[in-house]
Amino acid sequence: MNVRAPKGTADMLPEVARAWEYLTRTAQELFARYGYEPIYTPLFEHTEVFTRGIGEATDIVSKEMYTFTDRSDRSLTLRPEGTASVVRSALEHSLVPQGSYVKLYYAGPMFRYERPQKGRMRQFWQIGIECLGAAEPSVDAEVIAVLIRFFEAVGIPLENMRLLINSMGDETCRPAYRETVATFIRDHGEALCEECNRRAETNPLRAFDCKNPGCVEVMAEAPLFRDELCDECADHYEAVKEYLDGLGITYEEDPKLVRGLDYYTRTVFEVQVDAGLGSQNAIGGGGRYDRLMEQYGGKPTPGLGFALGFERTLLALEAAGVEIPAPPLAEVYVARVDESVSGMAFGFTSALRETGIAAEMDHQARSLKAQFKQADRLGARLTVIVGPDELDAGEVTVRDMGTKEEVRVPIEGMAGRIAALLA
RNA sequence: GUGGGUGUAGCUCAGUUGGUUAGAGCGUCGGACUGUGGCUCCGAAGGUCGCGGGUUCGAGCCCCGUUACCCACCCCA
Repeated sequence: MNVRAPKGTADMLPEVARAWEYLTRTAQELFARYGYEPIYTPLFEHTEVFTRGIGEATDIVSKEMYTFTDRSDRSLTLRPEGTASVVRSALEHSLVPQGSYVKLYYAGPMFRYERPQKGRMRQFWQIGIECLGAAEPSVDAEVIAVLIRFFEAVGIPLENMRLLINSMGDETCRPAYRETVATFIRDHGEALCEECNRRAETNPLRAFDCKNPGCVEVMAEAPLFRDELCDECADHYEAVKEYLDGLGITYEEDPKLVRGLDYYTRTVFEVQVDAGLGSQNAIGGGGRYDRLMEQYGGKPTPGLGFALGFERTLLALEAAGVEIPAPPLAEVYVARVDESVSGMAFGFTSALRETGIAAEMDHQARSLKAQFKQADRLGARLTVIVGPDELDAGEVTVRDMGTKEEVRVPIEGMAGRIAALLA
């Protein structure tokens, strides 16, 4: 059998798994302070949830979905992102209170069928938040703040990050702007790549994303949405910026920031870093999606959120030289002198653990020397030596691995004494 | 889907113009006088040299195919 994990997937070995849990803990703590509650949705959904929400013409839907039919011929798809599922769930269970809003966060694996490379996997982890029901620009600023604060909290230096923001307009002003850009593309067709020419018909705004040097040059001359937003969208955008200024969060306006999902309206944003991600640069991003709930048949319900990538965040942390704290595997190691005391050693280890102390012992009857090496490797601060001599006196020897000092401790109340020594 | 690079012990890599028993460092295990660690020293285990063909007296080294991984394009977390 093939013992390799499937292409584009990776085992998270203990070192990485620890980092994973660290990111998760940090997020949970931070998100809770902003009033977000956890939600877990299925890893797969009816395919329609994504085709309708994310958009047929997007790369994600047109060529990256893991779609399959189950035994009853239902078309299901492994989720390529988190927002669509959360919004579907919020609609299904009426999570958005009338006249109010709900704040949710999620974490877990996402799936996209792509050629893997640095910072891009077929199964990758995201953690994200969604705020459903609130249309006010202060919420936009708050969501952006949570994203920035998270990266700060895990240890990415502020100066390594770049926050880009833009407005994608709404149903009032976007159609006209779309047409303006489509026309612009057709007018400059011969100077643009094949893909961009196709975009004039499918999704003109994405032409701003093209990295082809010729296209970049031409698109630099294209009319900017910033200048054609309707009054409401322009006001909203201005307000978001004011709130961000108030929070002291620095951002760069990028009129060409066009995110790859169709559901975005008004505010969109992305956090980028320059080092560690290979040719990728975004570690998190999101935006507002005021029409998404309606696309699923719900009442008009504004919403917005962000998603950030675990793998990419770790790459960025690595590039910044941040070490993720690793607790010792054992605070106390129980060494036994010979097999005659195995039973006692086993009992002591268990008693320590029940007292709340991380304790480890040797199960393989190895030499005392080997046991000390093990104690050292595990990072134990104390080693309890269990030998016939000690037991005869109703005691054990406790060695401080740092100072090498040894004291005899009565077996009676040993766990408590050791806990005191560790304190 | 397209292009480039790389596949030698658990990990990181050497392997000279093809030549006989394939090496190192790290890690693991054991030992350096009797119940004791981090340094040092000694030793051991561990390899279908990605796989399949071919050339050759002889291939880890050359050729062809194949596969896996990596990186890049596209796009995104």
